Amino acid sequence: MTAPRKKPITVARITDAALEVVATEGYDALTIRRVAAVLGTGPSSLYAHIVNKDDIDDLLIGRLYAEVVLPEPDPTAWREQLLGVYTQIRDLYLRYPGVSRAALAMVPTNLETLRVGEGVLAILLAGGIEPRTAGWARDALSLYVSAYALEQSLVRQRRRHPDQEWVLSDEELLDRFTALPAEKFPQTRRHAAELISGTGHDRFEFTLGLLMNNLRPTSG
Amino acid sequence: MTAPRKKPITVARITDAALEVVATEGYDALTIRRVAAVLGTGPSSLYAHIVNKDDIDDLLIGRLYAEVVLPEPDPTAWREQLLGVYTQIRDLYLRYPGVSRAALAMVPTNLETLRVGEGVLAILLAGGIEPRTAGWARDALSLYVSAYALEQSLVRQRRRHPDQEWVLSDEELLDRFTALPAEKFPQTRRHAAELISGTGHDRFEFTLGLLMNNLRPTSG
DNA sequence: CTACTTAACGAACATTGTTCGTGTCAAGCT
DNA sequence: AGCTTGACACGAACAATGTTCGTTAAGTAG
Repeated sequence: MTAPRKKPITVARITDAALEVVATEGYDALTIRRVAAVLGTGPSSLYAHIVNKDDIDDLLIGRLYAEVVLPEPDPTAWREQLLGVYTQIRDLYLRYPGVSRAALAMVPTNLETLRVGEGVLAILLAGGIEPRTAGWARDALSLYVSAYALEQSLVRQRRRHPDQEWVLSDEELLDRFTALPAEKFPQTRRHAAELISGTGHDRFEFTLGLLMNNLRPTSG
Repeated sequence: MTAPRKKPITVARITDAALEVVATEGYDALTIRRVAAVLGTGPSSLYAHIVNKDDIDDLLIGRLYAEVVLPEPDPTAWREQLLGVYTQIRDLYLRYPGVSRAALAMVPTNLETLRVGEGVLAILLAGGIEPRTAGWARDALSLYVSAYALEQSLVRQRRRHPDQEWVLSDEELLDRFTALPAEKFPQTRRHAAELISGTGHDRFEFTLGLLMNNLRPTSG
């Protein structure tokens, strides 16, 4: 039997382990010790390959964004293409609950995020959007997607902890809204049903539409 | 001299102390011990008044949102009114760097946030927006403002730590963009100047405009 | 003045990121 | 082959965090 020689620790294996931890236990459970345990070693062993815990954030985001496939810009379908790209990013975030927090804190210096950013920019420019508008819109879209995914992750994480008394199912939330004092919260009470509506990612697509439908190609 | 009798610890004083810490040292420096030190006591003394550290988040956000003044809804100026309200929230967030993180994690159960939410909803409905659209748009706007403030706080916090090698002033960022390989990042290189443009809150108002200009009163 | 309830506290515990000195194994040199 | 060397891995330890527990101080009703 070829001796079960320990595989050397590499940056790639650290990234794998970290992703596994985040996928199964969420971003909050991502600790140096937890990652080291997955690799079958102690916490200090990682510091030969990473400089910080923040470094792991960089690795995670890099890996995630590396999976985003960018379409060839089509001037006639730029809105659909953008929706597709950001839906990919959203689903990546949701597959690893809470990572979007790392993305929010990230300086846009990571090479893979730059790659995706370039792709998005190319789509917008191909659609005839003015450069400055394209850049600002891109940042707004990215920011919203990260925040949306973060909020969704938090909500789903709460659902998983049933010991908390505030699971707040939709019915409970509706009850709470309609139980508000009528003189201070008339609108919230009256439209409680509409306020909690929007299962799935309806809200996501609604907001992306809001952001994109105002972008108009420069005449010419 | 009336003896320097220690004032009793109350929830209000804890909130004051926490706000002071966040205002002067940022949200990351908000620890139980730090708050207790401001109150001149030990960490355990707080647990008679709060249940968690998360409780402090609730208190902070409640205090902040209590300061938001809501206008009487004016059907002819609903966009300006919304911009005003969210600018207030943005500036509150920025005055206490990083608190928006607490807002992002908050369940919308806090009474003061509900009050502001009702106010925003009233403005939208007065503007003739359909209830479901109004609710979704409100959530999108709130989410974006929190994320924007969080990002801004992070950027400004980095500027304050000059020991880090990546202060990344605008010029450095531009240099870094134009130094990218031309074949992989043509658009980023070409429009680097536009991408880093937008001093102040131009981007903030741009995005709020993007979100609001697509909201149209229902005919009738 | 005494007894009782409530609030405040100091010490301690578990868990986090991070560092330091030591071991250990494999390749390279003579 | 035997020795050296150097990078990598590791265990123990440290400071800081949130939280709990038993004890003490204070203030009030009788």
